[in-house]
Amino acid sequence: MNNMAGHHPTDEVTLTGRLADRDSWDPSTWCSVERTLDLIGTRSALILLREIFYGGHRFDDLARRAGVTDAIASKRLRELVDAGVLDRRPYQEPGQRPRQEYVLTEAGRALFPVLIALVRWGDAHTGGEPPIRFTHRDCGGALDVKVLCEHGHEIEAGDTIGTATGDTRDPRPPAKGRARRRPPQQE
Amino acid sequence: MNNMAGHHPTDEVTLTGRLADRDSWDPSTWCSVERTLDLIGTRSALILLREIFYGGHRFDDLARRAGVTDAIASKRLRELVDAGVLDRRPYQEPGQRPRQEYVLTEAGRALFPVLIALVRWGDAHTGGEPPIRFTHRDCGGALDVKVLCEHGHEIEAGDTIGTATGDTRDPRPPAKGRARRRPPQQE
DNA sequence: CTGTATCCCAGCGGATACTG
DNA sequence: CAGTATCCGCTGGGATACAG
Repeated sequence: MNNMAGHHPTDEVTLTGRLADRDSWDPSTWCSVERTLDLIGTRSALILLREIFYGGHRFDDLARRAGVTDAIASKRLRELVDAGVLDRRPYQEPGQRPRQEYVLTEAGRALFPVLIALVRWGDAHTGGEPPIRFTHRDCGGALDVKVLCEHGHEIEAGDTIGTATGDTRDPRPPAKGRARRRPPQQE
Repeated sequence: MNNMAGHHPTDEVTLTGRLADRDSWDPSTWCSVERTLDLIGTRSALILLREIFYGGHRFDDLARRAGVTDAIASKRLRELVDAGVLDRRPYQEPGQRPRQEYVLTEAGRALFPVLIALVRWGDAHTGGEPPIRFTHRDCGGALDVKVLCEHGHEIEAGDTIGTATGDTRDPRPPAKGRARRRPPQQE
């Protein structure tokens, strides 16, 4: 309650607001950010996904347009299929031999806001002209990404509160290079 | 014009719609996605940013909560400062010695939708209970990320068209492991 | 407490070569 | 065309030690 003492009280609300019980959980909470990064966190994965969102579907096409070697493309695409983000389906054009194609699953399509958020930030904050301009097909308006609550209120960083749901332990072994957990001081 | 021949015409509109002149630009277009990933594309960078959005500001606190070693934290934080995403400012609480704190710049705060998009996707698609539930402070509604056009229309993947603005050459040296550009066949 | 420097290992990703 | 396998350099990131 006496948090007006210093410039920066320990549990200050800075942006996303206060996480309830900020100090009661494990420091390296296994947040959804990390879960997501475990699946699509590599550069090549995101770039390949970008190319598939652009309409690519054939192996060679994807690798070439993404600018990655076929070896990397092979590895990443398989991982993305395993992660449930892509589907590999055989198809056959008339007169052609059978081929495989990569298509987004429902989970893959749900990555649309992630990609657009990255694009939009890059457009606004990495200098120079945005290399590609995205517009709404129907009205021509420029795309943007917004954080909203389910009642439609527009949310800025700072208007939100995070609450642990209970299962916040990280199942993976902890790091230790002094970034370790506080020495076991039970309360 | 005769693009109804096969199951997958070359410039088919799959999701983000057709990129105007899909084949007229360099395969590895230097998209804003890549520009962004160059700055904040590492796992540790995103996790540290998450912690700062959660309200962290002191070095030790950030490293511990992010679960990364101090060496990595040092390196990443410096990079993020150089990238203009964070500011390192000296501050002093009364009675304490001077310290440094890390705060988000305007560009850093603009990463809010990126983080939330990652969180939301992880919540919905990585199984198990979301470890943290974010709500709007004012109304308690759950957060979501939406892609909208500037006229407020909600955009699904597939409702959008990307158009190259002209400067789409990648300034970096090309990859070559067969993912190379097509052999120099000038038109 | 706030870092930095070093050693080291695993993984990303490029280059090359080889199958179907 | 659609991959896979191998070698190899670079970097991300943990562990440890040290400095202001």
